[in-house]
Amino acid sequence: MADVARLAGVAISTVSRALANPGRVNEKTRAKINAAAKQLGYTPNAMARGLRVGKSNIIMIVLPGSLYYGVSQIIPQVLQSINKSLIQGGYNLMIANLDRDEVSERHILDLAFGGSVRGAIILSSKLPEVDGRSLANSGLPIVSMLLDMSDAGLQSVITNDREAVREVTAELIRLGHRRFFYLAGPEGNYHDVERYGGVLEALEAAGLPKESVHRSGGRLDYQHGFDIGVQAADDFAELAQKPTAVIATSDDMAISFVSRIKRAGLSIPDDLSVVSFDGSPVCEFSAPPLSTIEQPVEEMGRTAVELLLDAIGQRQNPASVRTVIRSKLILRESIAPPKS
Amino acid sequence: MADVARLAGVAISTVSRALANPGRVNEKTRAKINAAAKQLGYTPNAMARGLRVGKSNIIMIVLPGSLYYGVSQIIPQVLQSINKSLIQGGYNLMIANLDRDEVSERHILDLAFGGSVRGAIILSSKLPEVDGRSLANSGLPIVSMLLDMSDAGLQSVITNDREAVREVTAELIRLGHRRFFYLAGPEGNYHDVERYGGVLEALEAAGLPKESVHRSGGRLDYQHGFDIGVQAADDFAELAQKPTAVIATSDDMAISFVSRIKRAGLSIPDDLSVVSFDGSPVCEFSAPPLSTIEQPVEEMGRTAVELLLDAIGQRQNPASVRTVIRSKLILRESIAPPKS
DNA sequence: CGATTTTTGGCAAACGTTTGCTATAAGGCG
DNA sequence: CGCCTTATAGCAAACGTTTGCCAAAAATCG
Repeated sequence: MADVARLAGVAISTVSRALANPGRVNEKTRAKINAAAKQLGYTPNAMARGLRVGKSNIIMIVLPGSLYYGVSQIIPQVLQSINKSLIQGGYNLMIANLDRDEVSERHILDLAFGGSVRGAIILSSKLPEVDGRSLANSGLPIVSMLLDMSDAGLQSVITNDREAVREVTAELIRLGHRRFFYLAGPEGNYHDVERYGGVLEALEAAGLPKESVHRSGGRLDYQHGFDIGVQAADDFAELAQKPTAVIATSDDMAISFVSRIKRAGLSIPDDLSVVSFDGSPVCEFSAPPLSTIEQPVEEMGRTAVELLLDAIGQRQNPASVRTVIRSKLILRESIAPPKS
Repeated sequence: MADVARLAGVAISTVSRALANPGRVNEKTRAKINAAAKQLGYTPNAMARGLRVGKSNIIMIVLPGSLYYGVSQIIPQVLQSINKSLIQGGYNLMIANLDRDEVSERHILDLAFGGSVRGAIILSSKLPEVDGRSLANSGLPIVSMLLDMSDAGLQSVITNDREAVREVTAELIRLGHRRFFYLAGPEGNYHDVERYGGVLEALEAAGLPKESVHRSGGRLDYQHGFDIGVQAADDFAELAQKPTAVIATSDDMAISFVSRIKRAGLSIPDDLSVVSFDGSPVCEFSAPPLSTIEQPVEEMGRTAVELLLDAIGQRQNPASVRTVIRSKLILRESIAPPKS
């Protein structure tokens, strides 16, 4: 920096101001300084700046350790969307994986308390907490995405899971379906609770008994989504009275389920209607094309970043601590009225 | 840190040594210091440390801007694998997206030259370079993954793309196929060149003319993989003499191609054999299950990290600058001898 | 031209560590 | 007890910025 100042013929403090605080310095000299910096190949040291101003420009995203359930299909989109928004705001994205062990929790806490990161977006249902340190009281702005953690006081950006499932179930009922097959994710998982709840609500609204839905899966904790579908197909085969409609909580499990079920001789949608969750692009090209509830990841990511940057900028939080972004039902050929 | 020293009844320098340089201090006092630190909820400031020692513990991964071609399916696995290995080594992973614009290049260079990162793993064919600054001469250890950039002097961890495609093509020839349809990714893309090259080599080895393969796609620069398959299906429909085997350069395009081609009344593998690239889990559940060349992402990621950390540790580079990890052909029902 | 505003210079402290140095203390050994 | 080894204390410099302060210089304006 001293070299740049010398070359530009200005004071070192002026260089600093020109680079970090573009308002405080004359346009002309700033140009001169930039030219000098470019000529010398100078880039300000981020850590020194961070140390001095007491804040970094890194945002951490906390991903659930195993990416293989449900959300796995959409993680790259989430990352892409968040990173893009962050960069526009001058921030960088760091990945943190929250596994089920203490090491990874400690690691994340070190990041948070060590001043390395400026804020966090979390996609995990559990806040790291060990040795009395907890992400919650790290002083970092945090926003939760995909999972509603507003109970824990976190801003949350979510979709209307429950409502979307309720509506699609209602639609299936309207088409004449009366017996349902529900493919669950890990039991107790937020999404599972919400989505299954949506099914039950729709049944109740239509005056159908809870027993109208058979729940399958949920035994595999954080397993690969495809496995759930495979097992569910076995499960399905053993049912005496076959359901006529399937509601799956991820595209992955729907795809493997359909594959197996077709092999067993059933035809979709003639024998069985199927709808799933996520909106993976691949659904359009399944056989048959799958109806799916598309998660607006792009918009959710953008919104999460907006909220986080607002919080960092000390601007007051928006009225609601929970931001719901509506998902979109994509209807394709996998749904039809039940065969007589 | 001063507080911790006071509480533990030791000097501040001792605390520093105990925390950062565990060898230099007595076991007993170290325990005392750790206890004090825990009690006070103290975490060392990473930026101050980084500033002082002149190095960060952040590794940057440079992803091609648009994740939607080819590799898109495997990005989450790559990230997961790399991050896991890095954390074990005490490093953190930062994401950098390399778009086709100068802004993103500048951003990456700022990261590199600003001392924010300690090394880089790149998955992009182009090294950021602007204003005379280039990633190549940033002094950072870099390893390339998926793409062979050993020509540019970068350590590269790759699969045997060319060979794998050559072998699968030879296998198709052995089965009796004589006319091929090749689904290309973006023209000039490293993977496209390698894979197409593999096809041509197999043809030549079997004494077949180059014209035995029809090349489709490649017009879409960095488009969504599924689109390529859709367009290729149109392309296929217009061919007078139909090929009997398809070699696709990503699972995505194979899936959409198959979907369209079946809709046109053709049956796989009776009318057309299909093999693709990536090893996406979804291939197992396609109709029919797709043969695919599986990229060993997990192992590649681990290896890339190993090489990078070696380079950081100043240990000498391994003999070869190019590390090839063999891919694995997964044979499924989408391949058969041609009809008659 | 004088008065006023804007811009810059120069200085120095601060951010929270690490680390080399010397000196002191503690312990073990013959 | 003296000698050696090992552990710690205490000090101070350094890492590369930012920033508040005041003075000096330059530009602008009436």
